[in-house]
Amino acid sequence: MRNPTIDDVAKRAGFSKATVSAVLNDSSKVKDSTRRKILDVMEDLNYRPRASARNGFRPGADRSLGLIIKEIDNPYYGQIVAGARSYANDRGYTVLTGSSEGDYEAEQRIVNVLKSKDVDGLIIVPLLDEEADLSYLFELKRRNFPFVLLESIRGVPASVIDIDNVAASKAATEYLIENGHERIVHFAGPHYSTHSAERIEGMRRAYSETSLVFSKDSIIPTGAYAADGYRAALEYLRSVGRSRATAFSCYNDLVAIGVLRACNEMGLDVPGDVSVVGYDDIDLLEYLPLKLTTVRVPRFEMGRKAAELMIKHIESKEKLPPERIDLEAELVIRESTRNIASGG
Amino acid sequence: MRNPTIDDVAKRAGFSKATVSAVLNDSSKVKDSTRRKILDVMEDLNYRPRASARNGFRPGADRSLGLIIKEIDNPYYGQIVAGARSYANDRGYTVLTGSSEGDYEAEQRIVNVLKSKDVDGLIIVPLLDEEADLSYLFELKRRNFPFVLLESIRGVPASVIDIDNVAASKAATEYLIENGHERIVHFAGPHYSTHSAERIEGMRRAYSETSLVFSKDSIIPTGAYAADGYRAALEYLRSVGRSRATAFSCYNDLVAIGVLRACNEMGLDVPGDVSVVGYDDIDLLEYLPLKLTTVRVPRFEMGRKAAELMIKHIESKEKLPPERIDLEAELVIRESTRNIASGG
DNA sequence: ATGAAAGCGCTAACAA
DNA sequence: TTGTTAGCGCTTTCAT
Repeated sequence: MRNPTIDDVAKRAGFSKATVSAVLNDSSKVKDSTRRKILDVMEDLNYRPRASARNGFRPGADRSLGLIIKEIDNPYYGQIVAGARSYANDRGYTVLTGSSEGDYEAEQRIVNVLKSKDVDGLIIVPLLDEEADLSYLFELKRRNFPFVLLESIRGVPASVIDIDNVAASKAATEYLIENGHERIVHFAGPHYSTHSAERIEGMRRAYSETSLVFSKDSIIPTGAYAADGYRAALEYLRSVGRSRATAFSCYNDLVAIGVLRACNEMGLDVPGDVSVVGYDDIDLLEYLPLKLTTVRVPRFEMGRKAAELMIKHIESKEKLPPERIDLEAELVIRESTRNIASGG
Repeated sequence: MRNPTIDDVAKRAGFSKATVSAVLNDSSKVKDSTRRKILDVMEDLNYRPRASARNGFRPGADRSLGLIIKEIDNPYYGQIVAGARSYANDRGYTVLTGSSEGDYEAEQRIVNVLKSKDVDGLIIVPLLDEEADLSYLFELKRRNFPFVLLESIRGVPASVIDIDNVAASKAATEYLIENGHERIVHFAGPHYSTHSAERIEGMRRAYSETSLVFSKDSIIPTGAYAADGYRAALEYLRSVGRSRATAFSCYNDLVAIGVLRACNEMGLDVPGDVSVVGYDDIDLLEYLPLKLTTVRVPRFEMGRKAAELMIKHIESKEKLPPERIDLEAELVIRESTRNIASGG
C-alpha cells in the first residue's frame, strides 16, 4: 500500500530512525552488523528514501526552472530550450522541460507536477485556442507563482516574451505581392498556435493595403511538421489543377520543406513555377540544397530572454509588475522566391 | 535572506498559520477584512507558498519520470523523448527532460535536481568517455533510486535499453566494401558518445574480415550536428586533393547532411563521385531531395521501452534485478550510395 | 471566524 | 554506537 518510510525500516530492523538515517548517509559510526541488518531490511522492503523530506524539505541549493513547450520534436522549440538553458545554466539554474504535444490535459499535468515539485519559476509556451482553459494561469497568479509566457494571451496580465508575427508576416506577404504574386496560398499551423493566427493576420493586413482581395480559401490548415506540409501541398496541388497560386507561404520551415517536396514530386520547379517562403529560419536550412526564403525568428534569444526575465522575477525581493518584451522577426530573402511581375 | 514562510505572514498579519492557510486555499470561512489584511501582507512579503510542504509533502498523486539527454536540438533525442513521453503519458506519468549538452557538471546537476525533487525514476543517456565520473550512478544505486540507461556502461550493472551499433555499423561498412569501396572515411561523433565508439568498432570489424587495412586516419572526429559535418568534410576535401576516399560514413544523419553540402560546394556529385551513408534515419530525410542511405535506429521505440522498463521497476513491490533490452538497427539503402566495383 | 496542536519523512544536535 | 528529540512549512482536525 503506502510506500515504506524510514520508520518502517527502523521498526522492522529493531533500531531507531536516526540509525537508519545514518546508514542511508553512509555515516562511518554504525556498527557493521547493524548496518548489514538495516540494509537487508531496506532491500526487503524495497525502501526508497524520499529525497524531498531531507533537510526538512528546505529550499534546495539547486535552483530550477520549468519550461513547457508544445512540440518536443520541433527544432523551433529546440532553440528556445537551448537559449533558456544557456542563460539559466550560467546563473546556476537547471531547466526541466515538459512538452504538451498539443494536449491540454498534458499541459495541465506538467504545470501541476512542476509546481508541486517547487521549481522556482515556470516558462510557458501556452496551448491556445477558443476552447483553451486558462484557469491554471490565474491559479498560478493567485499563489504568486512566478511565470513568464512565450506567447501572449489577451486578458492575462503576465510577463511575456513575444515576437511581432503580424509585422513580419505582413512584410513577407508584401514582398511576394511586390514581386508580382497575386495569388498566395498559406499553409497554416496548428489550431492551438497564436503565432499561426498572427501570421494569417499579417497576410490579411498586407492584402488590405492593396486592391487584392483576401479570401479564406487561401488559408489551408496544415500543421507544424514536414509531413503535414507535404500532405497538404500534395492535396492542394492535385485538386487545384492549372489555376494554382504562384506563391506558397508556410507556417514554418518544416512545413515549407514538406511543401517543397510535394512541388518536386508534382514536377513544379521552385522558384521557377512557384515561390515558397518558410518561417523561423531553422539552422538546418543552411545545409539544404535549395536556400529557402524565410522569416528569421530569434528563438535562442527568446529562450534566453525568457530565462533572464524569469530569474529576475524569482530573485526579486519585491513583487515586480509584469513586463513585456517584443523581439523582431526579419524577412530573409534567399532563393526559393522570384519576381514574376510582367512589367518587372 | 530566508524566504518568507507562512509563519512570517501569520505573525505580521496578526493571525494564526491556520487562517493564513485558509486564505491560501480560498476557504470560504475567512472574514473579508481578515482575508484582505492577509493578502496585503503576502503581497508585501512577496510570499510564495512552498508547494512541496503541502499535504505533509506526501507522495503527490502526480507521478513523474526524469529524462536526461545529451543534446536538446538533435532530432535523435527528440524521438527518444517523444517515445518515452508517449508511454509514460498513457500510464499517468509526466516526463521532465533535462539536457546536459555534453557538460558533465550540468549532467550531475540535472540528476541532483531531479532526484531531490523526487521524480519516481530516471532515464539517463549518460555522457561517457575516459574521464567521465560515474559515481553518481552508484550513489543512485545505493539509495535504491530507480533508473534506466540508454547507453550501456561497462561495469555498471543497471537496466539498459540499447541498440547493437557494432553490428549495424559493420553491416553498413560491409555493404560499402561489397560495392567496391576500398577507402572509406568516417566522420565520427562526439567524444562523449559510446555509440560513436561502437560505430567505429563496427567498421573495424568489417575491415578485419577483408584484406583491407583499417587506418586511424580514416576516422575524423566531427560532432553531432550538420555544421560539424560540413566543417569537417570541407576541411578534409580541401586537404586531401585527388586521392580522396570513395565513400563517407557518418556518425548521424545531421552530420551526413553537412557532408553532403560540403560535397556539393566542392563540385562532387553524390553518389556519382562519392557515396555517403548516414545513421539514425531521422524523419526529415524523407523530405529531402537526395534520399540518404542510412542506418535506421528505432529511437521512438527506445524511448517507449525505456519508459516501460522504468515504470515496471518503479511500481514493483520487490526490488527487481537489472534488465537489458537490445533493439536492432537496420541498414536502409537508398540513393546516396552506389556500386563502383570495376568488375561489377 | 480563528487558533492550537499534531503530523507528514527525514536530518541533526545532543544524550546516553 | 545508538536513541531521543526538535524542527523543516504546510494542512487539518478539533476546540474555542
